[in-house]
Parts: sequence; structure tokens; C-alpha cells
Amino acid sequence: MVAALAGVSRSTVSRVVNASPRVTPGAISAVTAAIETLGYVPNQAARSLASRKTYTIAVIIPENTAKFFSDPYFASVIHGVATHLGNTEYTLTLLIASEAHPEKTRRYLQGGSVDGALILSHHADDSSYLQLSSTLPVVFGGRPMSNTRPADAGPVPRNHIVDVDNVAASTTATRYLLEHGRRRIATIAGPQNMAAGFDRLVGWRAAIAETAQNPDLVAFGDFTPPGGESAMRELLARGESFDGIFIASSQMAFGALRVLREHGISVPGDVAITTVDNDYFAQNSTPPLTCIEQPVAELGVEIAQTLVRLINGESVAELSVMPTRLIERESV
Amino acid sequence: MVAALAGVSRSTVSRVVNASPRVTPGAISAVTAAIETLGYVPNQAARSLASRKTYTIAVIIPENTAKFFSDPYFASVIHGVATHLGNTEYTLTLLIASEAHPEKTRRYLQGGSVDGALILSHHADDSSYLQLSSTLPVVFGGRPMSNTRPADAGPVPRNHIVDVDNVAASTTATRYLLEHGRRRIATIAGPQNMAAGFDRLVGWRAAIAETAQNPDLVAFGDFTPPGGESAMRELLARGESFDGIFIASSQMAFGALRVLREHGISVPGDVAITTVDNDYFAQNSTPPLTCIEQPVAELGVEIAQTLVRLINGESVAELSVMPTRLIERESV
DNA sequence: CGACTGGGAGGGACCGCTCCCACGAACGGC
DNA sequence: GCCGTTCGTGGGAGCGGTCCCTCCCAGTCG
Repeated sequence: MVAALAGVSRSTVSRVVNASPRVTPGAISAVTAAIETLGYVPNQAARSLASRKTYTIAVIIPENTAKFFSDPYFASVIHGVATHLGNTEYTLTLLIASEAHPEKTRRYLQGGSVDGALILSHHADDSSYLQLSSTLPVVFGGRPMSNTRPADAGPVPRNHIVDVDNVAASTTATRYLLEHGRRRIATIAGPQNMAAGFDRLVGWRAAIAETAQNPDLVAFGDFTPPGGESAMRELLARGESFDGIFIASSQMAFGALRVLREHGISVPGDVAITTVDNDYFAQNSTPPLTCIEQPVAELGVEIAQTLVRLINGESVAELSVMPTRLIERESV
Repeated sequence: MVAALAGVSRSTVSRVVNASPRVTPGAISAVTAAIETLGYVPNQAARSLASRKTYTIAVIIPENTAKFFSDPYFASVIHGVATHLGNTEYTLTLLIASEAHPEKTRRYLQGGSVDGALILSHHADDSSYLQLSSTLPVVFGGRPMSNTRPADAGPVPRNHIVDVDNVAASTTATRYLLEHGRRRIATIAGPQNMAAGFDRLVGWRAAIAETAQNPDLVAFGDFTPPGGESAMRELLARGESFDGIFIASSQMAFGALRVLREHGISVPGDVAITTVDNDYFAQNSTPPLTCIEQPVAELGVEIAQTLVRLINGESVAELSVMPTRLIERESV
């Protein structure tokens, strides 16, 4: 191996590879030369077996990849994560969790293949991840879902969370409609088994509660354009009129807009819209949408930073809430 | 450890964990019980060090994640890959390649962390991956780019490729416009450093070459909606008229449509459109687009299958070309 | 000039698992 | 009843690193 060619011991090779300060320049150059000619790459398995470190971090993503991938939100957050991790010694890996074979994911995570895990967009359904942090450093991007509800099986370990205040954000977006003279405000809410869906409906309700309106103008979508379409169709089919609507994601808003256009309903003339996520859809629909912007990239950075600190054993705040801001466009 | 609690040797534990047939039912139940009470998860590093297998496969994705994620094509292909791998013992991992620190990716891939790698959408720029297959089983989803050009540094090892015939597909799509009476056919081509972009332009040229048309009605985009927008603006700004256009991706077509609408140019009245990728954009734009459909999920399955066979040392065809088909809609 | 000091290099145990080999018991055939 | 098989099990040698401990040698000081 390398040690023989360089004429030194394995210990010295290890020191050179790990940039230990106490090595003679001569030894360093001999070893690097040997590494070069041999095309040597240290075996990660052996290394992590001995050192109990892998320097890789996993982002766990649900198997139903289509939804995950198509949402610019995740792309941006992951970009933020990757950016931060790029400056560290950690490698980022996205782990596709096969729902049919959860033990594969478990083996990977608990078998020491990674130093820590990131969970974005947690569903109420996969409660397994709530326990993960007792085995492994874990950070949730967005509050995990069961925290709203009583723990069903044993105590849930304290989880580290980086989130935005979805309730406040949607209250703001809904009030904005009211402040601009709209009186009957509907909403298209997201999936109720995800915090972003749940909390944004809570926020809408909070704003509506301050008015005399009957809070029943709700339809549900799955955060995708087709989901927004069918939710809007459902809302229109009910025959109740509304002059403003808060839509829980710009992708749904995009789908909903198509339906409004079909029905000859003008925006913002007949119906004003506010939504969440300042992405391509919000910026480029007709008209461009007034929306709540989340600091997506910063969110990613913060999540990554939190996890790395956790791995290093530093003490980190359990909850970090990032600010949002409202961007005014032509849809109101 | 587990062996002590179960009252057997480590060898027997290993046999049980690896489902070896030659173990007494009694021993099996004793070991599984011990595993259960101890919450034992085998250490992957130790295991892969000893067995030289990791049972994980990486999809390498370029750092500029935004483009990658937002393209439904990748989501579908990866879904296909994940589906196939879900039925095997392999775990799928997406490796975000930090371009600023290529050695991190190299260590991960060549350091024995994975049994094989998948490369989707290879750019001409990252030639490093062309050599990867001499170290590791590798399959390219879509022909790697330098294959068109003379090797610049040493011999390129033979790479396994799963692809669609992009040239034929775009020729078909362009001819379709001609067959429907269009006479001046433009194109919005994709990035020329990617095979999908390059080949689709070649295909368009091939169809145009059969006509008397001057083949200069080309603008370039980056496969995204904004890219399609600016390409269309550029095309219109040139002042040359055209009554048909082949757009190399439906996302670009989506952006281009916005511009046509702005300019009051009707589709298909004034300009007919064909494109590639039967995704949400093609199906839901106004009007819905005639397009070439790629068998995206099947492509993923085929890619995964090929890689697993390669890892198992089976002999596999170096090139597998999947069929495409044209779907007629209202844009022509 | 000898003893002390400290930094660089080597030796070997060990990380947790796999896998080969050897051992012993049970069983069947002659 | 003895020997040859077969099958389950245990023992031990690695896999390729890390890291602690020891050793050696050169430089310094009394």
C-alpha cells in the first residue's frame, strides 16, 4: 500500500492524510507522491469504523418524490443546505425513503452511515422519525407534525426545529385582503397532515375570526397546481361568492388561476388573491401574485448549521423561527 | 453484544442477520429476540469493510440543484429508479456534487461508500465522470456529452448508457409541423453542452434540411420557462416570421407561450408548436401541447436495472435506447 | 560530556463485522 | 456397530483505517 511505497509507517500515512501538524515536510511529500502514483483513496468504511465519523449528512425525502421535487421550496432549501455544507467537511446525501421497506432506511440511518439527518416537510404519518433523534442528531426543517397532538406512543424526544411562523404568515396574508376592502375571504388550504398546511389554515381562521364572516369557505389541495385547480373548482361549485382568497401555496394558486380564468372571473377585479412562496409561479402567473416570501435559502443554511453544531456536541436552541415578509404584486 | 445475550457466537448472529439458511429455528428466535430487546442495528461501516459491499447506489446530481429539481423529467426518472431499487436490497442516495470541492465527491464515490453510481444529464463540462467507470460500476442516464467529441485526455473507458433517441424524436416532432402545412419552422434549442439539448437541435436540423428553408431560425434556452421566454423574445425580435416552432422542452415551451400571448400571436393559428416531455406543462398550458413523450419512469427502471446487473458482474449491453412517442394535442 | 527534553515516527490493539475452516454431533448405509 | 456424511456452530483471521503508547534521536542545558 501507500506506506510501503513511501517508506513510512501506516501511522504516518494516516497523519498525512488527516493533515496532522506533526509530520516532517519530507515525509509529507513522500506520502503525497505515493498517494498520487497509486491513485489511493482512503476507504471510508474502514475510516468510519475506526473513527466513528462518516462526515456525511442525509436529507430524508419521502418516496413520493414527484411532489417533493416539483416544489421549488425544497429545491431552494436544499440548495441552502448544500451551500452551507459545501464549506464544511460534510458531504450531503439525499436519502429516498422507501416506504415499503422502512427497515432499509432505518439501517442506513442507525447503522452509522451518516453523522446526522435532516427531515424536511414531515408528515403526521411517518411518526417513526420523531424518535430518530434519540439515536442520531436530527434537525427538522419545518415543525414535525405530531407536536400538535398528544404523543401517542411514549415520550417524544425533544427535536431541534428550524421553521417559519406559518400561522402569523397566513394571518398577515389574509388580513391584507381584508385591509384592501375584501369582505368574503375564502381559502385553499394545504394537506392537514403537514405543519405548513395545518398552520396556514389556522392562521387564516385567526384572521377570519376577527370578522363577521362564517369561516366555512375552505377547500383543500395538496400544494400542487392540479390540487389548486380542483380545490378552486370545488369552491366555485358550492355557489357561495367570495371576493378574496388566501391560497396556501403559489403552486396551488397557479392551478386555481387557470380555473378562475376559465370561468371568466377576473383577478384582482372579482377576486383578490394572496398566497405563500415567492417562486416562479408567484412571479410569473397572470397577474403576478401578492405573496408571503419565506427565506428559503437562509432556512437551508440555518438548518445545516444547526445540525453541524448538534453533531459537534455544541448546545443549540431547540427552535429557530425565521422571518417572513409580504410582497405586494398585482393580485390584490 | 447480541451474541452474548442470545447465548450463541458472533458467527451465528451474523448468519441470522444475513438470513443464512443453515441455522436452527431455535437459534434464529433466540437471536432475533436478543436483537429486538437490544435494539441492535448492524454497523454498516464494519459490515461493508468486511464484505466489500455497501448496498447503496448514488445518483450524482450537479450542485446547481434548482434546475435539476424543477425539471419533472428528473423527478420521474428518479422515481423509476427508486421504484426498481425498492424491490432490491439496495438503498438509493442522491449525492449533491459540490463543484467547489470535487474531491469530496470523489472520496465518497471512490472511497467505497457506494456500490455503483448513476449519472443523469451529464454536462460536457464535468468530464471527470467519464473516467469514473474504471473504478466503479456506472450507468449514464442519457448519453454523456463528450462522446460526440474526440477524447481530450487519454482513452475514455466504455460507459454504459440508457438513453432515448433524441435526434429521431426531434426530427419526428419537426416533420410533424411540416406535415401539417407549416413552412417556416423555428426552434428553441436546449443547452448545447448537454446531449438532450445538442441532439434535439441536430434532429431539427435534419428535418429542416429536407426543406428549402434557411436553417437559421434558432434560439437557445436552458430548458427552463424563463429560458424559453427569453429565447422566444429573441426570436421575435429578429423580425423573421415563422409559422411553426419546435421547442426542445415543454418547460421552455411554457415560457415561450407567455411571450406569444403577450404579442397577441395565436397558437396554433399563427404559430404551431411541438415540444418534448409530456409533463404538467405540456398538458396544462393553453393550448395543451403536442409533444414527444419519453418513457420517463421506464427509463429510470432500466437505468437502475442496468446498474444492478453491472454490480452483480452480469454482462449488460452498453447502450439501451428506449422508444418515444408523439402525442397529438391542440398546439398544431 | 552526560542527562534531560520533546517532537517525529513506528508498533500494535482495536473498531464490528464477514467468512473460511475446523470441530462435533447426529444420522444413515453397509 | 463402525465409518463416512452432513449440517449446525464456534473460533479466529482479516477488512483498512485510527489512535494511543512507546521508542528513538537530535538538540539543549547543567
